[in-house]
Amino acid sequence: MAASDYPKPSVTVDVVIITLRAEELQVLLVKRDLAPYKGRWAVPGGFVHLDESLETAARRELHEETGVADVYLEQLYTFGDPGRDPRGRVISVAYIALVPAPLTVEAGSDAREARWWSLSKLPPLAFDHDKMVQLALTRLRYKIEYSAVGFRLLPECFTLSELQKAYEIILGEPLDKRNFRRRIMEAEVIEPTDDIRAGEGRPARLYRFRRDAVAEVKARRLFP
Amino acid sequence: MAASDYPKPSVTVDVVIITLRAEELQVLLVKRDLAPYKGRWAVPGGFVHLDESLETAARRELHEETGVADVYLEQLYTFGDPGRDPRGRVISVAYIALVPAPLTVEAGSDAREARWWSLSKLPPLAFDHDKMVQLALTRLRYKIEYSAVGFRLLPECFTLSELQKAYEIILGEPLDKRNFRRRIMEAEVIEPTDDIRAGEGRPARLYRFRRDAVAEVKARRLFP
DNA sequence: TCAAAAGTGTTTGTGGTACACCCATGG
DNA sequence: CCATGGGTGTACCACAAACACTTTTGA
Repeated sequence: MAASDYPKPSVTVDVVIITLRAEELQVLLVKRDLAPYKGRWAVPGGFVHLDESLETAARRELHEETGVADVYLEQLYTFGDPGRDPRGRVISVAYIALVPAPLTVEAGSDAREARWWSLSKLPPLAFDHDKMVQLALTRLRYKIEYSAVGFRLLPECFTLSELQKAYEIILGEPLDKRNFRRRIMEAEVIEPTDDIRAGEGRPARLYRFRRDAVAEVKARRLFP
Repeated sequence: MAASDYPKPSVTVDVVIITLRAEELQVLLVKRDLAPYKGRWAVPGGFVHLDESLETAARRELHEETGVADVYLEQLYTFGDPGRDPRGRVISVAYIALVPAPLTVEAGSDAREARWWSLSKLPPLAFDHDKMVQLALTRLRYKIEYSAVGFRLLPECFTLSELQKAYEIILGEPLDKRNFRRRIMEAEVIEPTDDIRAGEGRPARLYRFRRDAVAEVKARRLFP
């Protein structure tokens, strides 16, 4: 019953890379230039090297596609149904990555075509990647409510209005300005910077996320 | 870049089987009778067959160890650091299973020794299984607060006192009897049966979990 | 001086928490 | 009739939600 007695599946990592662009949530997809599903859009990913951890593999893929390094990355789910890949048994460990808003991707190291897609208007996807993207979205919506991952979709500095707007987009509902500001200040997860952003109308103070913030809240209990 | 160009890791599933026994949370461990870590206790698991899904493999392991079939099973996390198994690269997809309270295990199909261990008094574990068990416990505590998975640790019929006791054990804190009863009835997740359990003192009505119950509550928002 | 966005408190309602006594049965 | 666990209602407090006007700048 040693490991080598069994035929082995292949193992890949796929990274659902999500950002906030053009007032909506978008996901980065690549066009496959090889069979199977040649020409279809897919979540970027690749085989795990034998000497790297799963997270390292995910960061490598992420870096190859976007050039960014220090971003939020979390394991999402492992997909392993037989038959999900026509090449044979392939088990895929999916990750979710959140990258800051104004990221111009273009020019991954591959020649593959890559572009952002609105999460509400996705093309047909290769493999079981539609399930993967849906799960990532569910998890993000869920997690954003009780933790501070939302900040990982914003640039380092932002105004309170931009922050509120981001939350409205992610949650899909409008929020009250005064309640939002009060609560976010009470939560002590952001701190003011010395900078001001001018634009149309009155200039706004810029804030940044406090890295030391304890940004999790206990869930409301179903029955205490 | 075909799948076969890469050397492949082995893939296993491990199942953290949790139950409620002797007024505490316990986990089922097996004593390894082969190297590596021969003689150490470990989370039950095994290699994934090429023609079965990950969940099927997990249910197979679960059934081999406990004989039970229809229990709560959920994917927990995939552990894949190189070096976590001295035999070579082994990636393990961990599942968490909740089995109903009065389960007498004994006599798995293997000859391996298996027994329940209190989660607060674990022996040294093989591989990275200590991390695995800790993660399972964290997830259970967390999940129990906003969903109804707690019922999966109870037999089909139970009294309200038994249910409250179970919640107190899982959450690790005492609960108020009247508040608990009011809230659980309002949640409409259980229904009374026609049966009564007699014992010492006044007999208690038996309840059962409503399978149709929508038993998730929205998390309290960090900032709305 | 006007347009545009930033910023700022109070009131009201709901839900969470704390708390003590009577009831039904078996021995 | 007594011991044991089962079952029930109310009062207070804290936090969430609703709501409108003043301020600062650039054009």
